[in-house]
Amino acid sequence: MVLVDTNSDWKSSRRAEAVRRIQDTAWTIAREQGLAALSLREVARRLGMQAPSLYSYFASKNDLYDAMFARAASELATLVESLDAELGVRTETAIDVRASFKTGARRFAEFCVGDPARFQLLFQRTIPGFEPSSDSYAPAIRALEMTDRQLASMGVRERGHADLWLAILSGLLSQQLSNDPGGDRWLGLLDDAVEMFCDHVDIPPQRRARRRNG
Amino acid sequence: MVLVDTNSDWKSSRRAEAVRRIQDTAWTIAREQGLAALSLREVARRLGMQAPSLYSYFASKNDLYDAMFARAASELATLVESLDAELGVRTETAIDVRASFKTGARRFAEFCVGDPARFQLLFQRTIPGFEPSSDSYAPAIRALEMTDRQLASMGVRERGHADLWLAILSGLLSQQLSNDPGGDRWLGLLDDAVEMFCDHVDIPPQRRARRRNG
DNA sequence: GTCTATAGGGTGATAGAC
DNA sequence: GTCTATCACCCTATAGAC
Repeated sequence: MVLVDTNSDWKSSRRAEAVRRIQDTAWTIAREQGLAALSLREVARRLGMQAPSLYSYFASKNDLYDAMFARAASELATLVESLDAELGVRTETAIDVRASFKTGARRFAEFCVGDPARFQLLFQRTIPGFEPSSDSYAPAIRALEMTDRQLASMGVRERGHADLWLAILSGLLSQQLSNDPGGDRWLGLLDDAVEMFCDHVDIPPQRRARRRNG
Repeated sequence: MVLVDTNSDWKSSRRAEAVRRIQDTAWTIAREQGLAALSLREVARRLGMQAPSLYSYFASKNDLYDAMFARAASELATLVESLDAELGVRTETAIDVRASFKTGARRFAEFCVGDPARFQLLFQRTIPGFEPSSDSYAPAIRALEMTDRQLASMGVRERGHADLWLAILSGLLSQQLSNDPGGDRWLGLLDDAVEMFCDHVDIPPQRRARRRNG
């Protein structure tokens, strides 16, 4: 957790700037060498600092992970928000819900494949001893709730069905990243998965509105 | 990779016994503290040895991971073999294919939930610098091929469909292990997922045989 | 072959000078 | 805030006793 500087503005902004640069460097290393291969000494080295100086900004390595998680979760929330605006499927009269599903799946896939380290930090619990703080987790929860609302507006109202869809999506992406990084063996199944799921939850196939009390 | 002892039988069996005990201890630690938290010193400590002595049995820590992977992959192959025998769905005249799907899914889920560390080692690539050797990977490939054959005998003949099913399954289990360890929020969706998938690939719902050249 | 002893170069973390 | 010095731990490797 980053200590908040209550001093003058330029001072706190200098501090925020330093925090940001540390995080940027940490992400660069994580993407280059793997999330678990991150080391504080390497971060400090690239910034021209000594390792212990980092402890002025982060109380521990796990706190750095926590800040990285917070950023990743915020980026996820931003993605979901932009999808909300883009798809505009707030009402039940949306046209071609399946097309919206496919767009959402594709955007989410790009988000994950575009940064496997971020995917690992957000969706797999693989760093021993690290659990995101509730503060850092909050944007992830917000993103999940927004997604649930989006799914509900698209006709997926049972929690089990929403869970199933997100499991399918994350399963395809996990397989893609683990077994065929850079390829599209599983990415190419996204549209098929949408059709399968929409059939299952009775989302109509065509670009016709679905009446509420039909 | 474990060096093969070509000496007398009891000697090589003593060696094999030591190798086995080291592996057992390593698995215990991995299950207790996480796969990535494994340390050779801790292994040696629990066995009353000095850490360097482990290098008589494993050339490096990654070689120990490799042996652990080999065991996990063999256990997976054993599971798939037992499923093969149990389900007996070798021909196209199998009855109630969906029930076989559900049984297979449940067995696989038990396999994964019963040992999350094994799941992580087998299906998530999260240890920096570790790649299973081709020898250790072989049983995993065998298990995958057997699974493909089983799926084919159950009516799933396109690679994309087999990939999709395994992605669904692994996605549900990954979500279960990451977000609700010990619970059943995603495990409870397995049967529903089977129905969804079987509908999608036109596997008939009832216990009726499907003719080959119908 | 198997062990002990030891060393080199990493790691996260802390104490204290400035 | 930043540094130096230091600690305790880690993996890896080698030398040498038995």
